[in-house]
Amino acid sequence: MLGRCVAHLDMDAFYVSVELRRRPELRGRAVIVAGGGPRAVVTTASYEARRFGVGSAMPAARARRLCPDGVFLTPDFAYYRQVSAEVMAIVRASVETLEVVGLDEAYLELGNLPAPHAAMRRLAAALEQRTGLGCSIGIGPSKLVAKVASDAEKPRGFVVLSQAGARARFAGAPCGLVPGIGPKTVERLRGSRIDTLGKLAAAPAEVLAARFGSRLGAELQRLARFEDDSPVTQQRKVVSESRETTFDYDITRPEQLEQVLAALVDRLCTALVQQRRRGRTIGIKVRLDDFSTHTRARTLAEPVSSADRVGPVAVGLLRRFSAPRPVRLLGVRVAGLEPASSETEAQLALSL
DNA sequence: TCTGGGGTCCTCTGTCGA
DNA sequence: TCTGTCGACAGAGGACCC
Repeated sequence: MLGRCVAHLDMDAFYVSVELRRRPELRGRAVIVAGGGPRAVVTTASYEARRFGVGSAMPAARARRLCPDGVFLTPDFAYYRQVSAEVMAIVRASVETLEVVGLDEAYLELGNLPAPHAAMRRLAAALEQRTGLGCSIGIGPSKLVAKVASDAEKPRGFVVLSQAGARARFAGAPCGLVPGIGPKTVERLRGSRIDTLGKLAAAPAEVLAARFGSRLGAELQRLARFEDDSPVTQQRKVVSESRETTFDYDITRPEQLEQVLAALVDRLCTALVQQRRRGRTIGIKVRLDDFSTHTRARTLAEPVSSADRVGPVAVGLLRRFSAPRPVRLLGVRVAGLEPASSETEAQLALSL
C-alpha cells in the first residue's frame, strides 16, 4: 500500500472544553470534571488544572487536595454525546472513511484526498469556528503513528510524521507512550532493563519472547517500531453491554446486593430492549474491598434481553459466588449480542 | 493515594464430543 | 469397548483504552 495517509483527530480536554463553551466565565481557571461521591475519579482536567498535577483517572479527593481552588463540575455525558455528534458530523463531511473512537477521537483515512495536510488544517479551523472547540491532529502512514503524533504537541497540535520519523523522534521516550503498552507491561519491560521505545525496538526477539511469549513479544516490538497496518474501520461491532456501580461504602448484606443487582439489570435491559439487541451470555462482576475483581458468567441456549430473563440468571450467579468479603463494586453484563429476530420483536410488541 | 464506568481483546484452563 | 488426541467453546482473570 503505497503512500497510505491516516489522520488521528483528538479533541483537546474535550469534556472541560464543552463545559467552558456553556460557561465561558470559567475560562482561564482550573476546571476539573469529576464525579461527586467519595470514590469518584477525575474524568478530565483543564490545562490550568493539569499544572497542579491533576490528571485523568486520579481520585477526585486527591485532585481537591492538589487544587483546592479548582472548579469541580459533575460530568454531563448526555450533553457531551450531543456535542460529540456535532463534531463528528463536521468531520464526516470532510472524509469518506471515519472511525470514531469514544466521544472525542477519530481516525480518518486520507488516502483519496489530493492535499491531505491542507484538508486537515481546514478541518481543524472549521471545528474551532463552528463548535468553539480545539483539537490536535496527527498524520502518518498508519493509525499508530497518527495517534502518537496527535498526542505529541497538545493542545492545538498539528504533527506529521513518517514511520522512520516517529521511531527517531520517540526513541528516547518511555515505552508507555504508545497505545497498547500499559503500566503493567511497562513494569515488566523495566524488569528486563528496557525503559525506552528505542531499546524495545532494538531488543533481541528471543529476549522478548522468553519474557512475554513469542506472540506478545513480537507485538510489543512492532509497536516500538511503529509498524501497524490495521485498517480504519467505519463500524465497530458491539459485542457486549454492561452496567456497574461502585458503592460509596462497601456492602456486606446479600439482600442489599441483590437489590442493587436488580436495579442494574433493569437499566441494562431497558437499553437492550430499546436497541432491539439481545445476548446469550449473562455475567456479573464483583469487586471486593481488597480490590480483587471476580466475574461469573452463564451462557444460555437462547439469547435474551428482558429483565425477567436476565435478572434470575444474574441473581443465581451472585448467590453462587457468595462474596467472601465486603463488596465495593457490582456489575452486570450481557454478551454475545445480536439483533433481536423479527419473532422476538413481535413478542416484544405484543407485550407492550 | 487508594483507585469510575463502559467497553474490547487476549490468555489460560477445563470440558466435551468427534 | 477403551483410550488418547484435537478442536471448539465456555468461563475466569487481566491488561488496556477512552
